[in-house]
Amino acid sequence: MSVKRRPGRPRLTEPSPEHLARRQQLIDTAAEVFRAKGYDAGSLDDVAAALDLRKASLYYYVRSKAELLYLIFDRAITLALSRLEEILAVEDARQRLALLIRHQVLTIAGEPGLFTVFFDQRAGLDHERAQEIRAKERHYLGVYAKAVAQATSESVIPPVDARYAAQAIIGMTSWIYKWLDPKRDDPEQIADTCVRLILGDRP
Amino acid sequence: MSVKRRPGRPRLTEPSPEHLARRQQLIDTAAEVFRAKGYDAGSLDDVAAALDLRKASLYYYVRSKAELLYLIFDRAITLALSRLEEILAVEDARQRLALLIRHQVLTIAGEPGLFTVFFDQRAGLDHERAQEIRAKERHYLGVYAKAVAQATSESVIPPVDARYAAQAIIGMTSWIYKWLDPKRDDPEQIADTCVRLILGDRP
DNA sequence: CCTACCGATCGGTAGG
DNA sequence: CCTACCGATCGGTAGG
Repeated sequence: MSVKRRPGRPRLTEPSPEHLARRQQLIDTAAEVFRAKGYDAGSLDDVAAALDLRKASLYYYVRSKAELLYLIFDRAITLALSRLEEILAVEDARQRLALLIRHQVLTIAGEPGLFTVFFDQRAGLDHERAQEIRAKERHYLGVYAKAVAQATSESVIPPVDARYAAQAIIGMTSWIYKWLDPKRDDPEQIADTCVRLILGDRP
Repeated sequence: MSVKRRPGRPRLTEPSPEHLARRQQLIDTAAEVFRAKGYDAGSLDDVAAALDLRKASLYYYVRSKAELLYLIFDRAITLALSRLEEILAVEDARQRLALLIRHQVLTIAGEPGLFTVFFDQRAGLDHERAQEIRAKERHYLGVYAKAVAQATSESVIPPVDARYAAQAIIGMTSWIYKWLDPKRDDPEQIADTCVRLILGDRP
């Protein structure tokens, strides 16, 4: 089988799979450092030390500390958005809203450290990248607001402002990153609690 | 009327009312600086400049940057705790839970900037002071958990784990600091939405 | 991926 | 409440 050249001028340095894997490792490590110390107080020396590297070597994978933070944010919002499509295919308004609540709980509970950075370190993002993240968040909120509106129109939940209620539901579920103890708490039971609080304990 | 001396040795420098008022001004200004830039990136030069002072002058009111952060935290938690007593005097389980939800919404919505620092800058607190704040938060959570337990036992809300449900309610209401726009949003209506989501739209 | 280093910022203090 | 200043830390770069 002949290997076709890509059209156009080839990249000077096509990142190898190893390079990309190492880069992801860097992102995970940085997320943990920034979670524990915050973005400003968590230094690149800290990140490098956790990987048994020298600070200067990090620039082999990343252009700046700011880019590193952005990569963390991008990973978080991508994770949250990725499963939405299939949930939106569900027809029943009650079940769809229940699934959205579960989805948000399990997403946050699955990577509480990642979302701690996502939610608490936004001040470290430059304006341009913050705007990009905010746009994706608005889309996310819109999905929840639409599901709430459907649920109220079918009397599945009481009549409420759809945007406020969507924020309330996202708040109730996002908040988990502040108190979850993975050793003690069960994400499934937390999800059940949230679903019942909003939708009652009917089937 | 004779002015009685206080018993015991007098303080070397009794802080005057003016001093205390200025100090409060400093705390408010610092809260705004830390809200906008974060605790680490917000410098004492920033705070001083906002007050038209030199950085060194701040040490006339405060021992360290860390103490300044603590004073912000203390103000926030004191504010949240201060109105709890009267609410606990209410007998009816449904009404008590509704009042607790309203209280939390209006407290956060009343000073979203203050609570942004309180919730997002905890990494800046030293361990000792963080522990003190956490103890007061545990008490706060306990109050909500107890009200939830009462509400479930009287079938005012569905049967749920009291702790998880209390965290869910506190999350739903605290989250407001992340998205509230004081120009556009009405705290009373937000409170209504939260109360209806949890308690339905009965009287 | 490393050694060596620069420039800037920052919390805090001396001394008034 | 100010001027002047110190010591430490940190993001980033040169050059290999």
